[in-house]
Amino acid sequence: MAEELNHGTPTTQEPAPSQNFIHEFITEDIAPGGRFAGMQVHTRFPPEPNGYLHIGHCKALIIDFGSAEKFGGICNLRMDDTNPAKEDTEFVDAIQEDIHWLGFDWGDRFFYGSDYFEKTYELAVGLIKKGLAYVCELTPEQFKEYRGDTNTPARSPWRDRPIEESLDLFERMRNGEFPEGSHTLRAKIDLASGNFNMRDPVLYRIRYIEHHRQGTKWCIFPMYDFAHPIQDALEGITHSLCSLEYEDHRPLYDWVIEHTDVPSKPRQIEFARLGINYTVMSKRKLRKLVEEHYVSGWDDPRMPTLCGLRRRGYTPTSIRNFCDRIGVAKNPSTVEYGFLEHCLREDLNEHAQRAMAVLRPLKLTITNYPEGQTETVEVENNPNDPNAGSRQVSFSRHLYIESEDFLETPIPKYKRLYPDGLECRLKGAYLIRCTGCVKDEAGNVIEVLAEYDPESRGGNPADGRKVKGATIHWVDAATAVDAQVRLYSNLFSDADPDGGDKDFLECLNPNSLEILEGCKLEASLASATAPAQYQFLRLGYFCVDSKDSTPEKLVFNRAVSLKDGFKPGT
RNA sequence: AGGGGUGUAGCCAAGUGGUAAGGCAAGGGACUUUGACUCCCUCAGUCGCUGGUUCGAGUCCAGCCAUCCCUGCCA
Repeated sequence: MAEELNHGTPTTQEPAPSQNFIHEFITEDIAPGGRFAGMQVHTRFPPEPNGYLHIGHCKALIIDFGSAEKFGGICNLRMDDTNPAKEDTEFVDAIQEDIHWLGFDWGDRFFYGSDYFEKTYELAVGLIKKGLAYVCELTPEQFKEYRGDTNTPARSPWRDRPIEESLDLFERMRNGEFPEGSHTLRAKIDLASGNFNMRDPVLYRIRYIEHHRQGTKWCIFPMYDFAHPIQDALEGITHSLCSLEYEDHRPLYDWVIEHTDVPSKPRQIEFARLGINYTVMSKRKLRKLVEEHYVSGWDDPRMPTLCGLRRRGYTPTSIRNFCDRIGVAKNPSTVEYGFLEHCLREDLNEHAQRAMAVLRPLKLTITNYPEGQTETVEVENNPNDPNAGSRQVSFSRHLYIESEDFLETPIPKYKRLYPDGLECRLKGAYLIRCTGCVKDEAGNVIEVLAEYDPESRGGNPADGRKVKGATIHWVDAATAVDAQVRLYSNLFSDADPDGGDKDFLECLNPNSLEILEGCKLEASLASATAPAQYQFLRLGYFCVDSKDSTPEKLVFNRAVSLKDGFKPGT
């Protein structure tokens, strides 16, 4: 009924959903007359279980799951485990956990590429029977020699061996009659192709290594190029989305689909993988950082892994927003790390409870506040969220303030405490004016002295005068809780540690981790446990460290600082 | 060198022959009990370059330049 009344006007104000080039391809494919006309869109996310997922995988996740969802389709999760030398069950659970943490769900469609080994073998046999594959006895060294170059076609003396012979040899390969490296099964395609992937690529190799799921059942394993299209086809995948470096493999992907007896013809589409500056994304390099102890583990908060980002304090929402906004294209791009930080601040600003903490404590004594007296003041939990409520914070004569909030001689535009300077506000408490400081023998300031205006409880002067100084955070020394706080900066000091012929290890930032002991937190934080997240007023967003924090020894990580608009000027 | 891609602002990125969206960053201002947030303003006389087609070109054509990927029995 309501629709009738709305006749002629749009029923929704939503902007046209973003269409990336992949969505455009899919739209054409499922339209009447298209390659997959009338079919449900079906994608897959195929990680190799040989390491932890990183934020680049999140981009792929969003493309794979997101594209399916956009068109009312489904997405499978498939462990791409065709190389027993590299894979381990250890990673399978972690990968699933990370995907779920991000909020994606594959329903009951969880598969292993290795589950298709038998079928893949049959299809290989079928290829031999058609005269499209042969057993080659070139050793790896010879294989390299015979590969040719751009001007010289490759060669293989075994290329024209009889079908029956290849059939027999391939079966004996499977039966374990030959040593590693002695035989391979190769596709018979084009030894002169400019695309080397088509120069009779290896389909199967011999490996006497226990497979994490198949045990010792197999000693021959299909190569990615053979296994992947078959796995896609067997699962009924319509769109096999992958990164740009597989573009050269697409002719082979299509060749396998075309010449093996598989039930469907999936379409491979490639997109640019995610690059972020000041970090590396390759699994090989991340692994090296872990194994050689440049970081504390895969979940070191400086790592771009999902477990690292999670421990650092990144939220699923912030990571997904980031991946949504960077777009999908074929232009190899490197996104600025600051954009990721922006997405985190945006999410946490909305949701993180505020608290007061002092990272580098400096004693502040309110000289006209009675010794021994104490009171509580009310501070809001989140000024951006009226429903977040407020809390009581204790106040007394002895406080801690941030040491950078005091300067004996102020610099230009400095609005904080300095002797006989501007009147400042202690957040939620009173207005104070600095009267001086106390130094040790070495001349270091060890205590700041100030007088407060008893008529300004809550932070507002009774006479309505304008407060010229800043509002600063503080912690009551009488009730403060100690904590260790870890501050992070870029893991690499070079914006492009991956670029050129650089040794990425040489680009490591020696100061990427700063550990602060004896930080003073407001008392309400004493019982904080992971995964609690807070905005420490004026300092940034922090979370309780999920591994090292205990009630006896609190440990916080700074996920990201607040933007700092203070420019000292001249 | 051969094969495959990609060039729109500092970083991403729309744009599909009709006169350069948006976000981040940056700069300026307003507001502010976080130098945060929020809000407002500014930020590509031109789309890698050179020609051509066209009334009209970032979009089409040609040539050139730059840059990335491939030449594992890895994925």
